[in-house]
Amino acid sequence: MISLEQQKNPNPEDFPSELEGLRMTKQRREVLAVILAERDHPTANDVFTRAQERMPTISLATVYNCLEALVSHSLVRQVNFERESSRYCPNLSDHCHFQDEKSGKIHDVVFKGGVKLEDLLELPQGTKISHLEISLKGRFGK
Amino acid sequence: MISLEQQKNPNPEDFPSELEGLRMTKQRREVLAVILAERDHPTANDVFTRAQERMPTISLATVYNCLEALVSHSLVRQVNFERESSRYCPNLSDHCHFQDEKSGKIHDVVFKGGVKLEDLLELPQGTKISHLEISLKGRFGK
DNA sequence: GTCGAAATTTGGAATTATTCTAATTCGGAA
DNA sequence: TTCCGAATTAGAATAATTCCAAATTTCGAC
Ligand SMILES: [Mn+2]
Ligand SMILES: [Mn+2]
Ligand SMILES: [Zn+2]
Ligand SMILES: [Zn+2]
Repeated sequence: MISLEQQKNPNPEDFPSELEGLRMTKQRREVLAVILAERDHPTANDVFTRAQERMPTISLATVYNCLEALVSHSLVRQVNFERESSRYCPNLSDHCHFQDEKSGKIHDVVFKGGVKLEDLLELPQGTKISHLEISLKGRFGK
Repeated sequence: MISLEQQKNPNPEDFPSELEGLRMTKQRREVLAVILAERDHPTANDVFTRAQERMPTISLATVYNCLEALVSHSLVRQVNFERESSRYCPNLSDHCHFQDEKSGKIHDVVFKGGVKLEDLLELPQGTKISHLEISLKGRFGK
């Protein structure tokens, strides 16, 4: 796994020309920079709006294309809550998501040291897990 | 939590006239019976098709209405995998879902005794979880 | 640098699961 | 039986996402 530092204003031009085997085009750089700039799990449309500020000609279809490329090359994670629109997360470390029902905001939740989820589940011998998603909703304690 | 026996051909007319505070109409009985009849996590459209066999006049809108009523009264669980259409599950006990990538079929996965997910997560003190969904994808071991 | 091929981007149309609307029907209480 | 609120219905609307075909960009070979 690679590590892209998260900074307030990542400069898209600082990304190498290829990441995880994915050619970094101008648009992909911009989309990635937008996602790295904040940890707020934006939707595709949020990303589109923010990308337009620096690249007014980018299209929504391209944002979807870029997101799918970045996700499939493990540069960004896709996050789903029930039937809401997908959100995108720059945190590549092992974590899951909590949505505060009051604000709607999504927060990263990390696992306590050393525990593997697979240890908790009665899975048939030899099962290979390729994808795992844990989503929580609730309220922060007062 | 109530316990509705799962049988090959549940008879909708055997359900009481009210369950968990929800008035059981003819259509709600039929939708519930369809879901109880198999443990295969049907989509709304699957439920619609099956319900039509015994009730040819039922509409898809009604199936959606019934599903939402049953889910909100905790008689049925709604199950989501990424952006796929929602599926419905009659198993009200604590479990999560595994989708076999080969067949697309969804299987219930139970938690090993005594472990609480919250024990694994670094959640802020006092957080109240109102909803939790764990979805796995992968292959069964050969 | 030029050329052609392949990849990417783009605007707009298409898709599709789900929700909404407004009219009709139903069902239980009085 | 009548009445009234709830439920059902058909069909239209919605909206996130995907698809399409044309235009543009990038890349490697020369
Ligand atoms: Mn995924
Ligand atoms: Mn739910
Ligand atoms: Zn995250
Ligand atoms: Zn289930």
